[in-house]
Amino acid sequence: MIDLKLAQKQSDILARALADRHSDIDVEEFFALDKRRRALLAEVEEMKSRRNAASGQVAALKREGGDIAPMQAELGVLSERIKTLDAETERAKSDVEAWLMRVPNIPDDTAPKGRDETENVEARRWGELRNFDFLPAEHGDIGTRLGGLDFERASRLSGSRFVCFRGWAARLERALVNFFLDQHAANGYVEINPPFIVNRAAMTGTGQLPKFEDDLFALRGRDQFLIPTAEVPLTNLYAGEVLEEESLPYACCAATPCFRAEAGAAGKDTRGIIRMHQFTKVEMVRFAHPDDSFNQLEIMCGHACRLLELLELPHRVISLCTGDMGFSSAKTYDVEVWLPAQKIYREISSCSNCTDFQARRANIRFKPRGGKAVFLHTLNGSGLPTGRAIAAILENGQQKDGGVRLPKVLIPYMNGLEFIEARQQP
RNA sequence: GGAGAGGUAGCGAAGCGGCCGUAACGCGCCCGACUCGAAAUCGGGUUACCGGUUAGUCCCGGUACGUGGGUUCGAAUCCCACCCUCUCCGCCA
Repeated sequence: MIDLKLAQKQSDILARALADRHSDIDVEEFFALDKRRRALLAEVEEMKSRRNAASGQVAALKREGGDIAPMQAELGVLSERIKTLDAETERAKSDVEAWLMRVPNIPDDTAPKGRDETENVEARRWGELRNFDFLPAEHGDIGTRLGGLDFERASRLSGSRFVCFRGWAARLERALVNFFLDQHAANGYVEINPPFIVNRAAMTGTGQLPKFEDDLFALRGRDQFLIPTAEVPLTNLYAGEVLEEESLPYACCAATPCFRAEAGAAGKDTRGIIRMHQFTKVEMVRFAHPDDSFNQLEIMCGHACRLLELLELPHRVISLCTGDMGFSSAKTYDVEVWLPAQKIYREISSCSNCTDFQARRANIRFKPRGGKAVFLHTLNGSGLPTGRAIAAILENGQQKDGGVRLPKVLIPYMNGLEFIEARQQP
């Protein structure tokens, strides 16, 4: 949520931000709603002030044994009017609130301006693209042929967009999780194992709700949801709290399953394991001082890229333009890994600085030395999802004979296994 | 799932229809006195948010006792629902 005061007093900034995002939200609508709210508030507060004063007089009168009946009758009428007006004020207040909740975060000045993904800006590239002397296969085919990926049985079990990892592939996923977590631990992230089911307040805190309820799996009969990313439990872990300034920057990470309904993605990425209803991801979350958060974004994005370097996977970093950024983000880097079969760079990590947008919703603050508590800045980034990492490893490491060479850094995590042999049985 | 207890300032806790929410009392924290300095002691201070106003963190008003409703002229206090915590029982990895 953006700052109410910013909307009131610096509406030019807000209007420009909405224009940059190519949003159709109208700032004029806010002024009308907020004006009405303030007018009603002033009126009802004045009436309450009268009631409070009169109430004291009733108490005094009663103590002295006087007749309070006439005042009672008069105040009864006033109280009725207050009740009505109060309800109306409450509605006006939630109208303003609802408007603010629909507004996306203000993009940072360093985020490139643009309408959609075609206007994103490449920041840097890493790695040599391998020359294949054969036609590289798609990861879904490789994984299926080698017995590691079982789409058929998984869909029989659960439906489309589910996969079952088997044998070496299951082991590879576990290896990646451990490798990622070990790297993060070395970089100072606290490892967390959070709940995978969270309530509505948590989903609202990070911005999934109220706008994107269709994208979530909801539990029947309960106001709880399966997490679409560990960003939700990790960021909301400190909801409502005031942290010490010394504890910033704070960094934590978690490996969790992620559940996404993928509504509106019908027919998109139907081959392979790029877009599943359930996947495993290691997520990085950082809490930062407002003066330091964009620096922290560079650091965190660097951590994501470093993982790909260690996995010997060519990739590039894209700075998302204002029209393509997520709802809660002020600046986002997407890291894209090279998939040689389709000959495209494919998103494997998204690192965002959400500034105080989530902190305000989730009420996460820190106390500067001798000052009042203020909202801190939250950041999150994938580091990394195992499914897309496996896809990249299979496609980039595939051999002419149909086997796959694994990245060196994973060998200890694979119990010494260097190759997945073409004829290997899982 | 059943029974009981509870949720009030940073923490502990009192209040159980108006004289108590700028919230008793204790701890903590801040300032001061004493001291070479410190401890101990003594004195004073210490909630947040919203609206109006302003040069202003001053002032005026409002709101908040887990959350949401209700009763009442008036609710922390009475009633209802829900959430959470603790204890015991049941069940269970």
